[in-house]
Amino acid sequence: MYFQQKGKKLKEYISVLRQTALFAGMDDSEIEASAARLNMRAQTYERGETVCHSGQFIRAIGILAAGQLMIQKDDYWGNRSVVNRIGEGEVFGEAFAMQEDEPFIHDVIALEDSVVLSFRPEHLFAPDADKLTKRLVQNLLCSMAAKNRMLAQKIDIMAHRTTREKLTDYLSVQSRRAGSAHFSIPFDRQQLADYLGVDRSAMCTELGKMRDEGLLSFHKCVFDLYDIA
Amino acid sequence: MYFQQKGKKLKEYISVLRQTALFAGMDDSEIEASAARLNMRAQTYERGETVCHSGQFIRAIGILAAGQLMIQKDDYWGNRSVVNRIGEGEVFGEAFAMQEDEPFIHDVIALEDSVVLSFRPEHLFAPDADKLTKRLVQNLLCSMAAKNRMLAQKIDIMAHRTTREKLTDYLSVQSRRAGSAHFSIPFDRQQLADYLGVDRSAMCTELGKMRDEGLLSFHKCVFDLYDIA
DNA sequence: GCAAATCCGTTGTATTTCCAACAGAAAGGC
DNA sequence: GCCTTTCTGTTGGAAATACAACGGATTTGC
Repeated sequence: MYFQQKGKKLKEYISVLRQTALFAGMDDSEIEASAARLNMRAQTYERGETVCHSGQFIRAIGILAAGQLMIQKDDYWGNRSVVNRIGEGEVFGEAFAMQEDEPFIHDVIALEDSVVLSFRPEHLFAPDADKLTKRLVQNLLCSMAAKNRMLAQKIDIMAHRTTREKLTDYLSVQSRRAGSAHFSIPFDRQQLADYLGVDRSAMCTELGKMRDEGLLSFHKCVFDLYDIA
Repeated sequence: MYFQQKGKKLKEYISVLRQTALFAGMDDSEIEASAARLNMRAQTYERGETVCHSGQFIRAIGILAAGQLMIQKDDYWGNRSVVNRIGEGEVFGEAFAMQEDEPFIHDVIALEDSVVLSFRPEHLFAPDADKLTKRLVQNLLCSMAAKNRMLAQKIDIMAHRTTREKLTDYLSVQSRRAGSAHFSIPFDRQQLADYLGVDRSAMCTELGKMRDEGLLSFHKCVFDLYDIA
């Protein structure tokens, strides 16, 4: 069995899996048993490598065990749209793995050397499902609900018409999520512009104006929002 | 029990539920048993009434048994963003019902007199889950995956910079979904503009140009795309 | 350490969108 | 039937964005 061959490799990532939403509420031995049951495989990617690409038919759900991924899309003319950044422990591809005849519509790129664990969703629906599998399904449901909210949130941000509205909305959400007016974002300027769907230079100009107006300050990816009361 | 009181009412909608993704693969008696187990309730709304609104904490997953709903959001100045239209048999609110401390971020409005069935997700995770419940959970997973793909698709469309790109992308997707170059869309002009995140008048102008260029023709909500080979 | 590449902020111009207003067509209410 | 409301398409001016190009700062690769 593949899992037994790669058993040592998977074991290395149990400490990561322990903190993921998918394996929430499981101890190490339960995680190991789940991984075996799911016939989970590990695959490594070098920085810059494509994990999967637009048009591909995805059959497995991915969990990022190490590294960083970017979910994005380039059109024929090179215009890039950034959908999201995936950090360690996050799940990706599940919406398309669940429906095998729906092609993936984005590219997934490794921003750093990365390790992806993956399994086929059919193992979740085996007729002899035990308590562990039931837990996995419930966790996956919560995980998909969270991603659903994230996508809805992004739609809300992109629905704004002006660059400034998109920026203030995005930064407000990030600040709330961080629980502080001082926080860091996971994008550089070009990526942020591609995430918000605006021109980078115009966005830089708008950020500069907002800084001059005393709304915020920033250095690289670290931002501070100021309350204007 | 509420269900017994409203038993007759729920039974009226079994023919609708039979065709929903949530109850796929179940016969009428199984659907009835599931509805009882989920403690499902029916609620009616008049045309124009608010089903739920932004900021509210949702505790139940909704299924539209009759009528039409619009999921949208208005900002303080009345700018409207249309997220999606919900037709009979579709599920809504599940992403926020799964996480009770996350407030709903949209408004749900009844476009016609509507009937909404709802249940609390905790019934899906009861420890004494039977085969039917397992089926419901699996169906809900597929349903959420489909919604996930829909949201990702909408993000793709909104990521385009120009009105024309958004229109061609949206109409292409609708045409592919309908399996024909002749199809109808579920929005009037204002709703379509709010869905694409553009100005209505500019969108009308762009549609007119595209018609003059021979790319398409339309009458109300019915469109025909022409292959330019 | 140095060279190359990338990232960031700025500017000016061209393009596109937004906004307000209007008129005709269609739909709905009574 | 008629009146009212909504919907659609069009226009012109105001505003915002996209695009191209640049210099300086920072990072990366060797």
